[in-house]
Amino acid sequence: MTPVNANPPTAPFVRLFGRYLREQGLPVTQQREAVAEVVFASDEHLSVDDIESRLREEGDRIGKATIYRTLDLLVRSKLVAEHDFGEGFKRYEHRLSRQPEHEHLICTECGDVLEFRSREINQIESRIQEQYGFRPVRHKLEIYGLCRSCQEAGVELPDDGLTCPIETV
Amino acid sequence: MTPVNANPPTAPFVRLFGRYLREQGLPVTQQREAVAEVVFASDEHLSVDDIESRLREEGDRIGKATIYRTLDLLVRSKLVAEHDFGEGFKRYEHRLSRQPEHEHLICTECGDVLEFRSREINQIESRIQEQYGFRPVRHKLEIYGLCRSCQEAGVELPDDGLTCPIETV
DNA sequence: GTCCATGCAAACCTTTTGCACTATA
DNA sequence: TATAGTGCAAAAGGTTTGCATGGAC
Repeated sequence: MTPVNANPPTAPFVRLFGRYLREQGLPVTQQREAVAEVVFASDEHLSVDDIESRLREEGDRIGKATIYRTLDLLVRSKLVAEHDFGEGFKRYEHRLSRQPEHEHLICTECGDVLEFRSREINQIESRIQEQYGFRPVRHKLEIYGLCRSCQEAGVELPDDGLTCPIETV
Repeated sequence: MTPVNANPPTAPFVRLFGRYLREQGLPVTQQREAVAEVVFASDEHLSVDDIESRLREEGDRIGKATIYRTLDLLVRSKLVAEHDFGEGFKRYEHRLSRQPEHEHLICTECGDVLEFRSREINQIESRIQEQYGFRPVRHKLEIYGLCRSCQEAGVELPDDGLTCPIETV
């Protein structure tokens, strides 16, 4: 018998979140565990609506306010990362059991998100430190464009900019 | 006599925007020119409120709706770039008479924004193309951290994450 | 028993939209 | 004069907050 969820078990991650809560002197509640469970069970970049509906599917009816408040704790704990891909709302992804450091490729056509690693970023950050005296803490590298399937589907991008933006006279 | 505004003249840029409007069959209005003037006159990353108050300072009383609608046109024309530094609102910067391609360093303490160029980005984009078949169109590279002055002022960053996030048992 | 979380609804904030009026071309 | 823009106020949409109730410890 294969378990329903073939992904790595999420219980250890939820427990880790529980430890964080205890460290902070905060109660470990059913709702907090349920939200964490959903986030840790997915390898996607979930919106708050995604999370809410997945909770419903499992019979949990948790208010949006609680979801937002729990996500805030998850982000603070550093177990979850928050992203804004310019859609007008945020998305959340857990940072465990995968490459913890990665950048994103976002297809502007279908919204699909791919992840990739970039060692060049570290070089850039060191250079920034030396050259500008700026101390990097975190970064955001997102490349927007067309994924392979959308290109194969023949999608083309319109360019409605100025015909010749260089000429300034 | 030094002119009041020692920056490069903005008139040619405003004229360029006028050309774009004409190309699109759209009227060139006083309000559109006034908004463009403010954006082209600044080398900062302006919020809509910044733009509105600078317009007021010059005696122009232009509705927010018009400012938003004009910024939309400026962005479409590619004369202006829109940014979201995670503050809850957008910022705008013109793309003329400076290095047109640059990335941003954002100080999380004082909000100051520095610009830098990165040639590494091009390598990353080519690799992405070859490796994933993803066609890059635009990218966003932002490094958040502490600028030199905030470091010198002794600002330290709290880390309220889990004490040992690696251990998952 | 104390303190904090939850849930609902209202508030918030930026951005968008509807509509009567005005300006451009 | 036809067509599109402007300004105001209302609406929209995601997120946050106030407050009475309920749960964790």
